[in-house]
Amino acid sequence: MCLKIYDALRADRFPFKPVREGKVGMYMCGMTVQDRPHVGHMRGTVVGDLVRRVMTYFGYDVTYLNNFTDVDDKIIDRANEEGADYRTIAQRNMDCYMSFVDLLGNRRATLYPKATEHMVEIQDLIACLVGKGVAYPAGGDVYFRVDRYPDYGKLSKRKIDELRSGFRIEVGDRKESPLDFALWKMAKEGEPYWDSPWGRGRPGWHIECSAMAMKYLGPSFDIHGGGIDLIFPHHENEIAQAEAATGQTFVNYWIQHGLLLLGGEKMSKSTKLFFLIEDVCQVAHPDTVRYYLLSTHFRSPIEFSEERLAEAGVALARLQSTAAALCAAVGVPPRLTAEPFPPEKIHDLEIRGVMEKFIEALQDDFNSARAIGNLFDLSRFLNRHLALPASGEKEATIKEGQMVLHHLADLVGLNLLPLDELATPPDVMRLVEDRAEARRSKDWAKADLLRQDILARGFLVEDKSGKSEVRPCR
RNA sequence: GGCGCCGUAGCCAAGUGGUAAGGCGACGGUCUGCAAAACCGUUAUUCAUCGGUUCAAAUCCGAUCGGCGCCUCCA
Repeated sequence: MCLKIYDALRADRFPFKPVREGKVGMYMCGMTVQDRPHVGHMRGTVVGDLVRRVMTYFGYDVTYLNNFTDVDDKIIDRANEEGADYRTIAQRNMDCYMSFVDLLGNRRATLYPKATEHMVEIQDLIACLVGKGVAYPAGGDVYFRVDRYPDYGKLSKRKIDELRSGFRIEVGDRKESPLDFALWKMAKEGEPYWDSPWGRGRPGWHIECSAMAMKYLGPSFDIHGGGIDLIFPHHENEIAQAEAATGQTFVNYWIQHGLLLLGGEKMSKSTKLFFLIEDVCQVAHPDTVRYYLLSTHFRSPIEFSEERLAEAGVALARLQSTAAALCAAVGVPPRLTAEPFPPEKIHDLEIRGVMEKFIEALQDDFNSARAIGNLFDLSRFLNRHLALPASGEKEATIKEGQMVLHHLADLVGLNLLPLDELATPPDVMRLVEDRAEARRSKDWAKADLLRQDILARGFLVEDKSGKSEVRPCR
């Protein structure tokens, strides 16, 4: 079986064929940094990371870009509200975003290009479009002439004529046609600006993505992602800008991810219906948030709720608990190597079966939900083995299973080893010791009271054969 | 109105032609001083509804009902 990806433009699944043998160029539309990231933004991040990890696993040399739009009307508005420089706002939010990229277990992208650092490329692209007559300056602005690009609407499945009927001509608009969109916007008094052949101004919203993607990935590259709400107009306009300039196919696979919903409605900044990722991470461990985001196929919408999040936490804990038991039995697993190993090398057929199914799921349009389901089968299999009487064979199977479990979890960026486990505080340790003493003297009432105390401090005592174990409860 | 997506168990969620993964919850059992964790078992004769195609449909086609997204703020 080969890697198949659903391409929104062709509206079907196709075997993946890279533009350049052995290499993958991918671009994920990041956020406009007028505010701190919410869960929806992080879904894009996690999806991008998933795709990148899977492509890397299959041996591709991946160049992965996740951009920041760091100058736009909303950022400027925000800066004015706060009486701060727009750069201060942008930087603050970018820093915040990056801290959650790390916290949620994402590998860093190859590059996080910013619009403000690519004014040359942006202006070159605009100049090219103006030169071809596909764009025109108008009173300090520059617009894309949609009528001159016949393929307009091919991604969002819209017809230019139908679009036109739905548009109103705004008063004072400098556009020739209401469908035309801005490539360059003239700076108003007090706004940040860059000098350009068309006067002082800043880029329109869509142009920076076309310019930056093409700068680093070439005129034609493999994968472009973003929220499904970006299909129109953002991605549609990106295609128009890029293809009108180069005459080449801009992107081969368009992968838009589903949105987070809140009470059945889109989580969005404009409606004030959203949860900041920093708030979510207050009520759920970042590992849980990642698990939650990966446990639904990336193209489906996800209803966000604390209940769902809590369920995800319990499910993940099941996997972590197996990982911990494995550690206790055969020690910490060997460090993961970058070199993937083929399932054929796995001796135990059941473990091998899990691995094959897991990988198959990821090959099938990055189906992390289906892949993760297999982890529970492996978990049950290993828990069962753990209870078996000691033998060389048992140990070998367990070690193999442990390696596979961590290997597969890592493939989707899930860490099952609580390496940063909180040290149990001294006061809790004292209670645990008191309780052990009470249990030795069979004072069960006292032991149960102490367990309550310990629980009240956020720790769970479990009596295993011989000794009691403490762990923080999540 | 146009375009696109979706409707699977109490809840969440895979499955896009070969006879319903997985998780949460619930119930029963094993283990335990009791718990917890773990393990074993039960929990959808059926996939919004109605028709059609097919040897075979949750999967394909049509209609209906319901939900969501986009139609220049959007991840």
